[in-house]
Amino acid sequence: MAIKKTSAEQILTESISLFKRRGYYNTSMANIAEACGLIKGSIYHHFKSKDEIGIESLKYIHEYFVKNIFSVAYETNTSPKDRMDNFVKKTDNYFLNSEGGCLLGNLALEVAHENENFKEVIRTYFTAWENALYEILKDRHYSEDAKNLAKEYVSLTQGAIMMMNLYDNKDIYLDVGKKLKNLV
Amino acid sequence: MAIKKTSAEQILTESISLFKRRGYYNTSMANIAEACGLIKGSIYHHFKSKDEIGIESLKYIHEYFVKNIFSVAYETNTSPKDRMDNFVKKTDNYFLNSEGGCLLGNLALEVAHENENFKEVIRTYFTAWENALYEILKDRHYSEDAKNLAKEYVSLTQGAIMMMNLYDNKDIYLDVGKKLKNLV
DNA sequence: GTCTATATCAAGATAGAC
DNA sequence: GTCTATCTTGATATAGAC
Repeated sequence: MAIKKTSAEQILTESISLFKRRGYYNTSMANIAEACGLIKGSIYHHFKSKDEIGIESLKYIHEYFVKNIFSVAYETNTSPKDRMDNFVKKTDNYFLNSEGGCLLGNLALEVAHENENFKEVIRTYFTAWENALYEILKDRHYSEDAKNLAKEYVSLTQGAIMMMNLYDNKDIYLDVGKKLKNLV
Repeated sequence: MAIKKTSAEQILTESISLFKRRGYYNTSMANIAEACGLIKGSIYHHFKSKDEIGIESLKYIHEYFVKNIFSVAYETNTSPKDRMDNFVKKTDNYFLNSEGGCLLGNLALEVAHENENFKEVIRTYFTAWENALYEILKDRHYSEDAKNLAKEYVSLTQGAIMMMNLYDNKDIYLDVGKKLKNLV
């Protein structure tokens, strides 16, 4: 039997799942290792510290959103309405199946306040989200209005994800998507 | 010199400040004790565990909001407009001076997912907030609409507090209050 | 690439003196 | 009510064998 090789990406996806469900500080290297079928010392072969795993986890999700979700906002040969429908559909698909909510939002509250590195990465993510929404909204709204709406809906989405998980009720979150679609 | 007595309430207010700025799991009993001018063992004279401090911190803030902020929604000899202005003014006053945002929102994301006791207390708080807003909105909106608006604005406020702290920009949060006032 | 073993430190919590 | 002292556990991280 060949020894199973664990990739850095596997470690990141397990870490992300744990960080979302248990929180960042409440997740130990041993927890991460166990989820990967390793013992904690082995993780240090792939990442030099827990903070590095945290930062790379945030970047990993950011890249996923840029590539798979935010990108649809810039498909300018498609109508704003279709782009918004697609954007909402993909966002829903992610968050309705994301046990523990939004990692970036969670760590914005848990870690960012005390850690400027985390804060910077999280800010970049939310700005990209806001810019994507603006790109869809700007054809149907004055530029200034579109910017404010984009900002507002990023906040609202994060708040709604919080409430969805707290009350175990997807409707709170789904209503945000409905309202977004009515804007174009 | 008499020995300084530390009250349970002092310990709670110091804990709340630390939990908001550093997070719950990242705040130790030693951190709390130091903020109170004690050593960690002494805290156990007042509270039997860290979790008890967490729960009591949440309840402490909940009671503050019920008594000082949510209450204005039920002053039915005042007009809805004046009640909303007052409600927003008091909420602003709290959160604009609350380093670290909203403890209940923070712990909703950090702890509640794994701890049903925390979840229950936090849910009660957000439901009370929602009910207060509903009480102001119901005179100017159909009952169902007022309920949905109340829910939506609780989510939006929490998201906006997150963004305010992340971007160090109060405008994101202040816009929520402005929009709330336009609803009555 | 993963393991065993270990170093170092800090966590939550308790006992008992003052 | 606070202290010193200590217990036990678990945290991050490293060294070196396989």
